[in-house]
Amino acid sequence: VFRIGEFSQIARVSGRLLRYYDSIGLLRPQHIDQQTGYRYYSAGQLQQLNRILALKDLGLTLDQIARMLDDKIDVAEIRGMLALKKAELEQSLSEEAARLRHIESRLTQIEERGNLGDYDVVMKSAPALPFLGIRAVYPTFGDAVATVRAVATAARTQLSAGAIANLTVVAHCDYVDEDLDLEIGVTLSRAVNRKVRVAASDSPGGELTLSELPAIERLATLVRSGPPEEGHLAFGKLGIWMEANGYRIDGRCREMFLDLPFQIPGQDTMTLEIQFPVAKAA
Amino acid sequence: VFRIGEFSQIARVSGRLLRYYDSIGLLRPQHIDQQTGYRYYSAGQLQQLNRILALKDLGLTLDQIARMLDDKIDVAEIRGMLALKKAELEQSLSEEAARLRHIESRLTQIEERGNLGDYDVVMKSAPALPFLGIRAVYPTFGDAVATVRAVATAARTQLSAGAIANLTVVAHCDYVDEDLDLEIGVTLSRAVNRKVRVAASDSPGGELTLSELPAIERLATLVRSGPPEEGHLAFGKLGIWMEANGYRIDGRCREMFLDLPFQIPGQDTMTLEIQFPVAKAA
DNA sequence: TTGCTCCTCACGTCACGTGAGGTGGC
DNA sequence: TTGCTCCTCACGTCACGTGAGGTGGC
Repeated sequence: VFRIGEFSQIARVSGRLLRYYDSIGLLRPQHIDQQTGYRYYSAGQLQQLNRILALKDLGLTLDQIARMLDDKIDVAEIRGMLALKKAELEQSLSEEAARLRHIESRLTQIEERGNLGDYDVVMKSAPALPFLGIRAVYPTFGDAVATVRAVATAARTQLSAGAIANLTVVAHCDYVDEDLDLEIGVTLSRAVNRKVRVAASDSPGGELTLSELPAIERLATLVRSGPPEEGHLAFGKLGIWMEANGYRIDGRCREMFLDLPFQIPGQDTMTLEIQFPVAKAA
Repeated sequence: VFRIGEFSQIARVSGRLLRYYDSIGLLRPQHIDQQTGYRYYSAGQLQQLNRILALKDLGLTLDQIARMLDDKIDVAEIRGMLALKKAELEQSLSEEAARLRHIESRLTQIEERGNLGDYDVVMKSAPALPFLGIRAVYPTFGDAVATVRAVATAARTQLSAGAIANLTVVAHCDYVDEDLDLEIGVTLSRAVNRKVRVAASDSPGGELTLSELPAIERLATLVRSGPPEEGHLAFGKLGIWMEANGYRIDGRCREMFLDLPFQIPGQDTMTLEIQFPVAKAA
């Protein structure tokens, strides 16, 4: 029979750990002196402790271990807990591997460019949102920008400020230079019944119609600010990131303007979030 | 410019997180209303937040992130921090993989035997200890047991109780049935100068000599209790464990008796810890 | 006035490590 | 008597989540 100091030396654990396990009822000493409060452990308890340590080493919590050491537990439940833990481990292993790839791509980026870069790609999910927009094919990039400007103006003048969430452009085509098939409109914080008309001299005008922007689970996003024509830089960055981190594009790109653009005449700098639905590459 | 609620929706993070980052100075809102305490964030701050989230995703702590976002940091230090984190990740990846192997071997064990088993193997390290012992070749297993008994008696009668730590047997041969080359003695909690003599009729007697049991970094250990002749069961268990978990034997085995054995005549049950120095298998 | 959003505490988490301050045993 | 070992609080950890209780703005 050992005092806590000897026992902790034999077992190579701290006395604090033994007192803690006592306090939570995980490993009670064989005997406690009522006078002094001294804890006494038997040689056989080293086996109990070793079982605890072995299970802890598998990554189980002390609660789970206590459950597994309970006399009334049956084997099927033990097997179930281990199988669950195994699944968690496999999950976390693949996440760690992804993290490692991310960090490696950051490191090569630093080697090549000498800094952390201008933009950061972040994975998010997006909920479904009511969307008031208009879809059309725009001959040139400039035509599309003109309509963005017109929609921004229409939304600002014809909708109450509280109703608008964000000006958003949804691509229905790949990234091309002409004949762009786009949906341009605003997401709403709440549904509205007002009809909103867009007037524009040199681009398709008409009426915005209400639909829904679908929810998306896995979105690679990136925020950029600058003039409209610098968009391709950010797209390039996103492409590099996806390749380095094992994703592929899996849906239509969206651009969400965080500032309502073109509010100050002559200044066309804007901040927007580019969103790409992605899936794991094969 | 956004209130915390809108900003948190755009960024897909909780308001609490934003308040927390404000409180630790990691991401201060662009403006705080002195009257109401309301926090206001700019569109550009989404980029700062995204950088933070991207770095957090790499597994860096918020302290490290704050350091990396500091203006006064140079690129070499950033690279150093990432390289360090990369090394940590690789380390933890291999540990998780080991955990996964462990848990798989547990699961197959449950399939085969229907329970968690009798013994648990635990990895430890051992410090160097003063050792008072005698080395000899014993024709049979029984001869060795007789000397263990004699050494136990000699230690109990000729040494003060406080000086003895554990009765220990060190193997200098593989696990064989005859001509066992063993060192039998006691580890000491403090050095002693007394000469200790072993008297035994049917086994090598003589004088115990003082030496040092070397420290060992990686020890696979297992505690068993039972009669001496059941040792091979535990050895078999250890062998299976090592194979399943990717270790090989890397040194001489030791057995440490936790109870001084043979104290009660006729009862030869004992609790001992088997210790195998191991290394990762190739 | 009624919701809605925002605010500031403050506790809880998980498995102990690390003192602080005090007492029994040789 | 002097060390040594043991004891019981109690705070700190890390990055927030989750109420509690109260206030500004439309």
